[in-house]
Amino acid sequence: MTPKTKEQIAKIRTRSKDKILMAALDLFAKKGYHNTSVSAIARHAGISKGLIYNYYDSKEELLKGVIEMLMEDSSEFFLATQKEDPNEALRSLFVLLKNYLIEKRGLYRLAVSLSVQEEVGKFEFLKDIIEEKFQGFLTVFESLMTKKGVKNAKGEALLLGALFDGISLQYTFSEKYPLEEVIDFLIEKYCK
Amino acid sequence: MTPKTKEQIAKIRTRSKDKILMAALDLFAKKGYHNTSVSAIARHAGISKGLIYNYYDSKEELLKGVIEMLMEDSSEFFLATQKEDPNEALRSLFVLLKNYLIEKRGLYRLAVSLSVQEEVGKFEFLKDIIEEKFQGFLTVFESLMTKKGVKNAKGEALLLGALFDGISLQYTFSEKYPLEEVIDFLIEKYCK
Amino acid sequence: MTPKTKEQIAKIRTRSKDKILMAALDLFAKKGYHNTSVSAIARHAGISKGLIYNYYDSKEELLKGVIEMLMEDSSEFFLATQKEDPNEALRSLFVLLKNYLIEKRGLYRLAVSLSVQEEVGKFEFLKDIIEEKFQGFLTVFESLMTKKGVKNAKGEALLLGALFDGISLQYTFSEKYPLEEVIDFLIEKYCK
Amino acid sequence: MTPKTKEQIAKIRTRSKDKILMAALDLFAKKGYHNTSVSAIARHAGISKGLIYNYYDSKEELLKGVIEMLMEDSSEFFLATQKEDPNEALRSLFVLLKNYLIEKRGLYRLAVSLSVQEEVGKFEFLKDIIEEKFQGFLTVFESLMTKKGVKNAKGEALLLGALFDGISLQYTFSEKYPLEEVIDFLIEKYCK
DNA sequence: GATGAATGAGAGTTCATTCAT
DNA sequence: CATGAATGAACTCTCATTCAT
Repeated sequence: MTPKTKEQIAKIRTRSKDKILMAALDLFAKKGYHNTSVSAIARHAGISKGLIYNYYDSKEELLKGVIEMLMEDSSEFFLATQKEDPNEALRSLFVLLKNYLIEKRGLYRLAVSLSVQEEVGKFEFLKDIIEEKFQGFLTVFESLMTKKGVKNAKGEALLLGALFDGISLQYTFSEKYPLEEVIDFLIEKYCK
Repeated sequence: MTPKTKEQIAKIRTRSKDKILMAALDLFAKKGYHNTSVSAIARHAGISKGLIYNYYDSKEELLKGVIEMLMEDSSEFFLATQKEDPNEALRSLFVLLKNYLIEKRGLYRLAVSLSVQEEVGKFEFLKDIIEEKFQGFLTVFESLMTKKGVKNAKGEALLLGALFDGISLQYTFSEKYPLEEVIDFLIEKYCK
Repeated sequence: MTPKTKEQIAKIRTRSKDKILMAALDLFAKKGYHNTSVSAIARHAGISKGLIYNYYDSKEELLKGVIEMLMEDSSEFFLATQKEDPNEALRSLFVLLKNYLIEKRGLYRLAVSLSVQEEVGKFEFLKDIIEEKFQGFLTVFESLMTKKGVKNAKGEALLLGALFDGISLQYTFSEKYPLEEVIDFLIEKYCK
Repeated sequence: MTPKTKEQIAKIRTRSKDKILMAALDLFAKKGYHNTSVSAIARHAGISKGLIYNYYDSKEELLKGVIEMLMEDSSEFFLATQKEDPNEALRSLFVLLKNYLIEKRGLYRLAVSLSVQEEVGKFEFLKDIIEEKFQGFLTVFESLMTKKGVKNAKGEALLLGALFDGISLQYTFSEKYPLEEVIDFLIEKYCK
């Protein structure tokens, strides 16, 4: 009866949006974008279908929301790169990658499956985000390699970038992938 | 007067199947499996929707057909691995990878986008095929590394496997990826 | 402002379901199950095709719904059988049959056309329902015949069962069938 | 090479038509008209789809052909009715009915399922044929009953007609139907 | 006479989206 | 803010029918 204050409304909005985003992320990651219906998301979030359209204009906009949420908290990675010793920094990065893959299985899958689509413009924004992240990593890798005094720092950085993606892809693809073994070998090879 | 001979029929069937497979491959690779409708494939192939079902029982069977077609001609790769000198063999593999990626852009995209789906059982057959190929490469890599006399041949083989996939993924994803540069660096690093 | 109350929703759902069921019954009875498309039912009901699938998972489930609706109100028949005097009970049954056939023309047609299909398992549930009803009638007939003191009560009951079906089938089949005459003769013959 | 004579052609035509009719009858009776595809009939007959359309303009015309074939040989029944003694004639009819049902299971099913459809005009011809047969039986029944000297011969004839159909329907519907028992009881009741 | 590749209308079904409440 | 009944376009798939050979 009593009209809600602006703050109350804002809080409600935030909470609802969060519920929707978490449900969508969960299902997108597990079953893929195309195999997840808006109804399923609503059910999973415990809200109505209509409410989703109060916050997102379309299923695609909702996907954008999910992606943006995901991209926000990669701070750990960049913290790791701040270490003095390049060997230590690399070791941290390798371990972070391993933990990320183990904990957030499905997210990498989602990112790949989306970014791999070519539909004109549809996920262009995602490509831009990923491109940017990738360039960031490349810069970090290169400076670490320079610190380590290797000959072709740029080349080694590119290889490291490819390694990160390759390992992620193969681990995502097959549960039998020897992730621990590979990471250990990487540390052995790169961090001393 | 007389009905068509068996050879005539066989030729017609082969030609139609090819038309369908090429159209399907094209669209699957460009837009993904889910974003490609059977109608679109028919239109692209210049035939009727119904004809596709004369040759494939379902859209999924058609996909299998496409995959099988793709898997047929990977003989080059294994020829390359037969060279005496492991450095030469590796150089050939790197160059073949480069050419494959440049010439068959889209195919790798398709393979990734399909294998990354989680839909239970639906693309399981593809996973099996890829797993097998991957193990094949791994074996080859390991024996090459052993020939080269490196310490941890298995570990290096795993890294090479990841590198192949990582490079393929990144090149597939971004046209700006410095493929030539990376391959040159790989040759420099691994083949001497 | 406020979403609809549960009662409002329930009422809407009931009304829609009824519309669908009535339309489906109408068309199934007139044209048969196979000759009635879901689109036609929607058109007949004045709603969209999609709505039907909000209430029934498939055309077959809709058919089940129709059957269940039909089976609900056969109470009259069993009331009639409770009369003391077997002659009176039989007379009531004959009259009820006549009225049922006249009023619900098409329903019997539907039941027959469905139960006569052989598609394995598809309409099995219907066979079970009918079998049960039939056994019920048979039991009643036999006890009435026993009360009347006829020699072979079981045999007479079977004949009565066949008569009911035969009359129904012939009346359903041909508008010229002398239903009144037959029922009168039955009463004359069996109820005194 | 040598052109076939008219007789040869006629013979070929007859043989092909027969193959088609038998295959169609078989499948229609087993699976129903709607669940039998023209392709399936061709396969069952060991000929091509196209050939069917050389002889019948449509699937419906083929159905008509099947029906006509079926209606041709009911001579047995009318032979039976020629017997002097009405009791003997009836007994023969009852036994013929039993044998017909046992041997040609599926045909009655087909007849019922078709005649029960209401689609305007589609199977009208079938209704006419059946109507005619039915009137024929009725006439026979009535004359037999008159010979037996029952009071209301017309009424008894109608009942017998209904009994025939009712028994046929119930036997067709359920394998558990006690056909032997019912026929025996009929003979007991009507033929002495 | 005989074949079967090819067609295309129409079937059942799904689902993103709208909107009255 | 929140609901879910309702829509309809688009999907995969079937099949009677045609026609070049």
